[in-house]
Amino acid sequence: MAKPVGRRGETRERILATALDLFVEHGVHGTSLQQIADRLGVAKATVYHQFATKDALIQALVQPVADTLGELLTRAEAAAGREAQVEVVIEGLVEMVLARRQIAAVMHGDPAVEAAIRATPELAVRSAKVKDLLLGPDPSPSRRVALSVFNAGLMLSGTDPELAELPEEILRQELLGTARRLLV
Amino acid sequence: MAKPVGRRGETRERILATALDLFVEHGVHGTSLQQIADRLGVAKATVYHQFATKDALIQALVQPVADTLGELLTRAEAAAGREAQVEVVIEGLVEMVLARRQIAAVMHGDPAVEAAIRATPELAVRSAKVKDLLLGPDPSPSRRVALSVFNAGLMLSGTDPELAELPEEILRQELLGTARRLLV
DNA sequence: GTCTATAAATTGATAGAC
DNA sequence: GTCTATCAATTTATAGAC
Repeated sequence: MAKPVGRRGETRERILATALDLFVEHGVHGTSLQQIADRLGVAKATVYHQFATKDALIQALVQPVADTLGELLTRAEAAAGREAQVEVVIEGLVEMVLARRQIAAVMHGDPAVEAAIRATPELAVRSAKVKDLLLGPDPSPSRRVALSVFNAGLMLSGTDPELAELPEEILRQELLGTARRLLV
Repeated sequence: MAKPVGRRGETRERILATALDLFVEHGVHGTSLQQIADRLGVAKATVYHQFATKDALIQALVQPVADTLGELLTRAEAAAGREAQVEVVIEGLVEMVLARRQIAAVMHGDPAVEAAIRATPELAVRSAKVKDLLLGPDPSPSRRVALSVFNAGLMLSGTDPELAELPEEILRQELLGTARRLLV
């Protein structure tokens, strides 16, 4: 414990943040590790020192979402009655998108990230559980479509330039309102 | 007019269809012209014989959407009153997504296609007009958010595996219903 | 931990034979 | 109109000096 920990993982975090910016702009396949290194002002080998492969970098990006979904499901399962559970999930998802707008966007839109998710059973399973919980037992076509539209819309709304100027609190309330109009 | 026209542009159409399949699966940047040629069983140079560049191929894919939006706007502008105009646009968009599910999906989710759209003023302008028409004059934050969610959700719903088994007519009615719940 | 240099494969794109 | 062969550039990834 002799070393100062103030900078522990600082480079790692900067790489993740820069990579995420570029992934949102150009997609994962459209972003090379060279571009990430260039924007950060380091050598490509420095990026590889922190992440063994490009896939490992993507995995590191989606990990927090897996954690968040895990906590969310724990809270939902503790809630009494399906109505309360749905409410917990909706609020948790909106909160997650607000806190991690860019990750949410690439997670839903980028085929490379979707492949990484399929390769992360933890995340894939939790996503499926969240969807099933919102879908409910024996869902009607109406609810299936509403959930599909809401899910995609929610995940991408956080990075929609049209909404960039809205204060976070307004966006939160309106996303919750939209969710309830569609899912409650 | 001596030549039979039965096969006119047949190869071209097959290339476009195969490319679109792959773009949906792996994204545009994640799909090489070699992969397209391989799946089609032709040489890469054959693809280049039909499309000078990868960009030209993308342009050819989004062109029908630009046409559809053009017709849509003409019909909307002919409608009397804003309410009727909104109705025309909603119905037209739903119809477009149903008819061109894959194109709609890559158009909204893929950064490479979005770049191509920005480079096609015709399409960019029409998309903006459609959005503005749905947004209406002096839109509230509530409507901004609802439109953002609906727009992303609609464009991606056509390729959502969760909805793959729904008959087209059911999907049409439910998408229209979702649109009206959010935008009317 | 960061760098330079490099390897091996793949990319978009072109030339030219048939 | 389709092919083989090839190009220059770029990709992911590694080796090894400092």
